Amino acid sequence: MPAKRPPVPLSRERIIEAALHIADGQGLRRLTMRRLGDALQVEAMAIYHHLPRGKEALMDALAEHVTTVAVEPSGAASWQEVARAWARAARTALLDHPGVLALALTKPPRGTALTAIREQTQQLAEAGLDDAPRAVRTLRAFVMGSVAVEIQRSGWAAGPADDDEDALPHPGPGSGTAALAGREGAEPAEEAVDAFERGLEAVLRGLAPA
Amino acid sequence: MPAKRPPVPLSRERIIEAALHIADGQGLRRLTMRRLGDALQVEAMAIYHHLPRGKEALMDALAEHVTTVAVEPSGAASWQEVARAWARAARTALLDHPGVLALALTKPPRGTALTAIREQTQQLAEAGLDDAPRAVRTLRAFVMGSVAVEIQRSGWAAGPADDDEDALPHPGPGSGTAALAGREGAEPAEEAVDAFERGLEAVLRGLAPA
DNA sequence: ACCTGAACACCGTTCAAGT
DNA sequence: ACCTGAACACCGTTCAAGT
Repeated sequence: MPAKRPPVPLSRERIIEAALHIADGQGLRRLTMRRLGDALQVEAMAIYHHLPRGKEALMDALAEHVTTVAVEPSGAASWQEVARAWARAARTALLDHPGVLALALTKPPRGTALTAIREQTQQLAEAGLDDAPRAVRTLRAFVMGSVAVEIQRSGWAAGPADDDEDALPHPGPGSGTAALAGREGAEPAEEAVDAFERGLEAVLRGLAPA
Repeated sequence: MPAKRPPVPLSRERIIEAALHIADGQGLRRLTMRRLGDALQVEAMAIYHHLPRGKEALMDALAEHVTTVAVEPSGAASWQEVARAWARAARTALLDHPGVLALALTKPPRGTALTAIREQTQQLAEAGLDDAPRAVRTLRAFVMGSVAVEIQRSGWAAGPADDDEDALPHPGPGSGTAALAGREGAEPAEEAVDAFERGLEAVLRGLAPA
């Protein structure tokens, strides 16, 4: 059998991963430094060595994580195609982690998330779009709003929201657009994709220069 | 001088009002049962008598409050006018309370908020719109996303988000669309209204049957 | 009916100490 | 350099008790 020490060194990445697991599985309110320590087989205080500002830094890191997306440049694309690619990537990233959506929609972009936004802006400008910064703001608003109603309708935060709940088990860690509940089996989640794609085309038309 | 007792009976409404004041002024994380009690000149435990499920009920009530809007029927309006009125009212209500935006974007609508959504749906249907439920979802997504980027850009949650911060004073209780900061005095908040109105028109065009 | 006081289990964070 | 243990101030919530 393997040696018991060292159990794995503990790193910013492992901390964030474990934190997302807890938040998605039990709600943001149950994400506790002590619980996070337990999940990482470590005392809670060890986390402060990797995230000096403590829980505040952790929350920032979580928001940054689910809000950082990358799309390869692909030089010959229209600005519409570029915009579609970014919007879809952003939606998927947010949908994957419903537990930290409240942070993602609320905290201003920082670090890698800000870099990603700049990259998106540049790609749109290079694809010939006039006011790329405005387009990015509009696209971000569209994606955030769409995901907000999707998560709300999924019943994910029925009890807890960015809070917590009492005992009911959460749907569990999100895996993409999977595992929606639906009031009476009514909404197959394909409807959500359709609504998103249709809305996206409307936004793109609204963004067109003419 | 007036008698010292009773200081004012304490009610659900007064509790919610005080809670909004704290959340908007210092961030959601600083909204504490004990602090809320202090603000109401009462022991924290007294709150449980008016909100039996405690903090969970308080959070639900706050989300419900900032998410409940009313628009008078005005029978002879086009569905576009009806949609505009609802969208503007919803935006203003959310913008007034940045401290609880995370709850509003995250918790599924309940109680009066749900009633308001049904009322909106009915008004749109009566104004001749075909798939009113879908339109309401699209409009809600648009409003939520727009407000999310507006609040993010205002720098309201620079430190705290739905969390808290350390010592920096918040911009203070929001008063409508007032008191945005702007990176270098760049964005006069009029730009935000313009973007909202333009986006709204694009959404309305996208919603049109043809 | 409405509020209080004391108590309990649990937080985030510090700091000195271990290795 | 990395982690631990004990400690401190502060949480949410309970319950019996006051009025």
